[in-house]
Amino acid sequence: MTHSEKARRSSGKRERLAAAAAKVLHEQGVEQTTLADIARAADVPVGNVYYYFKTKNELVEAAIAAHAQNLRAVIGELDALPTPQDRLKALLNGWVEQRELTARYGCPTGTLASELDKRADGLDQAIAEVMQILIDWAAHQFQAMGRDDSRELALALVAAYQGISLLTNTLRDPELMTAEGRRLERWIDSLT
Amino acid sequence: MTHSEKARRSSGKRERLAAAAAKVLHEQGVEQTTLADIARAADVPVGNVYYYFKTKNELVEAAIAAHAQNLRAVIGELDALPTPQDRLKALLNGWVEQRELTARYGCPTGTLASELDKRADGLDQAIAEVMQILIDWAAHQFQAMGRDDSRELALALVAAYQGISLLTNTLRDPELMTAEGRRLERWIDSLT
DNA sequence: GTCTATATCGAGATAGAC
DNA sequence: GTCTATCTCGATATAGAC
Repeated sequence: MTHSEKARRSSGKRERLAAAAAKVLHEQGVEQTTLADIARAADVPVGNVYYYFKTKNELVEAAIAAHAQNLRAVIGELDALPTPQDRLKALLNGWVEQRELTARYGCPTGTLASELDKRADGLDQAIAEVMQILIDWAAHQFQAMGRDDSRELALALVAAYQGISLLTNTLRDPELMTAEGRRLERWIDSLT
Repeated sequence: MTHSEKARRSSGKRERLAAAAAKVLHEQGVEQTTLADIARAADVPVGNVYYYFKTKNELVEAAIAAHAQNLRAVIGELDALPTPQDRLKALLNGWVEQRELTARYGCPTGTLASELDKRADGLDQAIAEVMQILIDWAAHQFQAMGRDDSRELALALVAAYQGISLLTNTLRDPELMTAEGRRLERWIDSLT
């Protein structure tokens, strides 16, 4: 029996737990978050969590998978836009729109990556793959613009976002994201 | 009796603990690090730690202060260089030289900032001030170059560094730092 | 499949001998 | 000032009733 089959039979509690984990882990961080926190957010009794996830690590893994799926959905929408410049700028817009959340809790992927890197488990690899999805997509856009340094540009773009997310969060100023968004937009225009 | 007086009388154990804390917290993260870890690294018995620091938070605070002092020392050396361009490029060079450490553990200031932000204590403010030291210094250099958007440029520079540090760490590839360092150097040249 | 009660364990913190 | 032994508490995880 697969996970999704189990989930159908149990009124989606597994999905609720994974979604709640993604949200609460972003807000509180992995170490600060107890299973009780996640269970409460998902409206599931604490002890019951272990029926769906054998360990806390498995729950974190499910949260990472939820992030990955979310990222793929965002990217899928961007791909409907006509030019690579449009697509990259729409990505920037999305980041700027999230600025209040970022000022409070940082970038969901970035803060997770930073935390998981300090742990012995294999979860750092999983979050690295999520980050790579974004980098690869951005590189693809720069390539479509005819740049032969597309990978370096993609890394610079994602780094700029991760960095300004950290500063926005650390200094609690959402407008840092707005200003950097504008700057990156001009940068993209200058590349053509 | 002040702390430094106490320290003199106790063969510098307080300083040893603060320095060990700075190192171990960078390597393992705040939550993953036990007082026993820090005590061992400083070669001090565990129970004795509480004579010097009443709580774990106070030790973390001391570690942040050590980082701040270290940063000020680095900046002090850079200030000896003749032009703002030289000073900024020397800062970049220092970052690139640290790339192996960054690939393993991330930027000391950035990873601490990311972690402390998820905590209820007031330590997020302390690390924000350390970050601000660097931003202010960089803004000063851009201003000396005659730029009236010096603060925005400084934020972009520090963000680029924080971001590429995160990617270098997450993807475990020190050469990402090398490439971005070269790119930022060209960027600085283009601003004059 | 669902949930309660509880075992276990490790960390921060303290008491008090020296 | 220094260090050992120990208290306390909270979190993960499990046993087992329903």
